[in-house]
Amino acid sequence: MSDVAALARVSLTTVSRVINGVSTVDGDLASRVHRAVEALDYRHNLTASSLRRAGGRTRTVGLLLEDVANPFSSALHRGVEDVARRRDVAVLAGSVNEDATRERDLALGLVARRVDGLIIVPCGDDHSYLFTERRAGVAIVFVDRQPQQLLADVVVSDNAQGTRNAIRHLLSGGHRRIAFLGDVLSIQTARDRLAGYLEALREAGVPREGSQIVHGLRGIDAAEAATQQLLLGTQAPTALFTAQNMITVGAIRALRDLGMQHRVALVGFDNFLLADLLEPAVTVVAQDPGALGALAAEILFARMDGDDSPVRTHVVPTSLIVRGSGEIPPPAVDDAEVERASA
Amino acid sequence: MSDVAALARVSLTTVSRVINGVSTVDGDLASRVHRAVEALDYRHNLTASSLRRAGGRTRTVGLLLEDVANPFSSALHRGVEDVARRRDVAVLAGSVNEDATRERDLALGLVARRVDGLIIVPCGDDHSYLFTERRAGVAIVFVDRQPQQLLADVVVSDNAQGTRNAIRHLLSGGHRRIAFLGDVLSIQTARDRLAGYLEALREAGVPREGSQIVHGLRGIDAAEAATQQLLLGTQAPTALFTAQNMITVGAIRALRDLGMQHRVALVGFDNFLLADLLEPAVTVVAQDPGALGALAAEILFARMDGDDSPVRTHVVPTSLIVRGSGEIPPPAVDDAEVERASA
DNA sequence: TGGAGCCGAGAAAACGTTACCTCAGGCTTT
DNA sequence: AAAGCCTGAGGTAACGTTTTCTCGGCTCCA
Repeated sequence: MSDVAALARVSLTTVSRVINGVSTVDGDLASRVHRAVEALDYRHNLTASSLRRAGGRTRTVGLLLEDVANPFSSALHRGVEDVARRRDVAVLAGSVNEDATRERDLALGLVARRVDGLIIVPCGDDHSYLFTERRAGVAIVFVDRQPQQLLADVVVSDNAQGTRNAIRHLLSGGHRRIAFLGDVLSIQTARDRLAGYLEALREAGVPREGSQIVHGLRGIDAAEAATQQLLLGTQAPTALFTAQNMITVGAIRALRDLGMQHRVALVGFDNFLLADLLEPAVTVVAQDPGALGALAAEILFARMDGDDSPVRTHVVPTSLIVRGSGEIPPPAVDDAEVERASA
Repeated sequence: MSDVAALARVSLTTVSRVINGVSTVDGDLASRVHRAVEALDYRHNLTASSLRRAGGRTRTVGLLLEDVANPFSSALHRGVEDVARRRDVAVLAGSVNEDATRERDLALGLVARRVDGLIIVPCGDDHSYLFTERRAGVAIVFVDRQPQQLLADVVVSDNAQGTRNAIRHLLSGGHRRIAFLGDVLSIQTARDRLAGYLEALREAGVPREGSQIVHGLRGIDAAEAATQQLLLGTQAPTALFTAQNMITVGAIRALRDLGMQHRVALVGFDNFLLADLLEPAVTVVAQDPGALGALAAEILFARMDGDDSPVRTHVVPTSLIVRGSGEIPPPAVDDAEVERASA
């Protein structure tokens, strides 16, 4: 920068002013500075700049995802990026991999790099370690799940409502034996989805049958096995609600293996690529991860700009995408049951 | 930091030494420093650190992808991240969106943040603007495509070989009329894949039939239309090779619409999620985007560590994943043709 | 016409850290 | 036993910016 100043025959201060677009600088001097910048291929050093600059802002935010490579996370990432780019803010992303220690290490690494804000898809059960950071002026927003031991803004999908809508959809299709297949209940979203399921059934006056609820499923294989068992049991369900992506895939496998994919209805939570190419195409409750990320970023920037209103939980609606698998009617015997019930 | 020094009753220098793990510091002093750090919730400031540190290293690298949300890019991202993490290096990622101007803006933004290295999936046709940066000591590695007007390390998939293997696979299944459906030939990888196709046919002595090659396809709809036209034409192909993901999807749609998905063979370039759940499951040439990213990162760090050997193009092999659609035999009439040809 | 006020520009300090230099004290070497 | 060396620690300058303060010169109004 001093080379630029020397070549343009102005002071360092003036160069800084020109680069930062301060308007009070003479047009002639400004153009001399610009020419010098070009001639010397000078590149502004934002790290030095942020060191001195008021508030020490780095124009960088951190983003902690479960895995940058998974579709939900990466769509969320893109949502954050788009909002950040409008403000010339860069995004440092990291994969937490459902490991609370790693979450903490990554978060502290980002803080050491002095990110202005932090967007976190949390996995641990104690986020009080971020208390210090927030007091130090780092804005923090959580996405998809609630933080623990820390009060902060959160952006979540409407898991309960989305599930309720899906179950209502199946109910209105005539189904009465609808199974729920879910993840471990230690995960907040899994609990919310189960709650939505139970509420929709209660609403419709369908008695709760314990055997139709399976939770604690981790991974495709577990889901496949559980689905098989359900379908082969007595009082087999006429419809399945799978509360998570991998579980949906497992259920589809099981239905295929049994040749029942056109006879048992299926609605899954969370959209996935090519769901429309399967036979039958899969009806899903779609989240909008891009919107989650964008909203989280908007809130983060608002906080950074000084918004000090009370922290809030923002709920993003889901939408039911009808594709076929969720519209399979229950077998005739069930229709009879329905008639009997309504008689 | 000076607060820490005061509380621990040591000098700033000693605090710095302790934090950077310099071994020549007395154990007693070190533990005093650690206690003070804990007591004050001190967080090391890496931006200030990198300003002074030899070489000005920021322990940050930049990554320019087509779109952080697309499966290929995000898997590549993860590969880079895993290698970077081992060195405590953070990754700043950005989506270029096939826009050369945006690529340049993002790259310069990363340079302004003084990233130590840059990994770029290029899209523009002139990367000479990076010449200055490289001379300034920024390591640069390109992935998936060659840079233009700039000599640099590149990591690419073996597009030609992968395609050749796929075509050989179809040939050995008895097919002789194999259509090629590809993207615009301005894209290097599209050209390479077409080259592999042509070579495999030449190798097998199959005469080239122009009408079986369609390129310039952008998007699912274009691919679907082109596939329909091919399949309904005279001399319809008995097998399809789709040279890109979206094209594969379009072709599947077309096959479905015509009810020919079990009669016409299909091999696609690039793996995709749930390809195994389709009917028939889709045989593909799988790239390994994670490996591409990891290798690019390894090369980048080697360069940052002073490796000054001549720049190279590194080729990562692909693998053929056999799932069913590529193993559909040609109809009997074609067998007759084959016999006639070999007689 | 003179002084107040304003505007544009420069000098210097400061941001938080590390590198370099210096120095005290104990140990080895001749 | 004295001189030199090594080890561990501290003081200070420097990294590349921005901010604050200062100052010269201009305009404007009485």
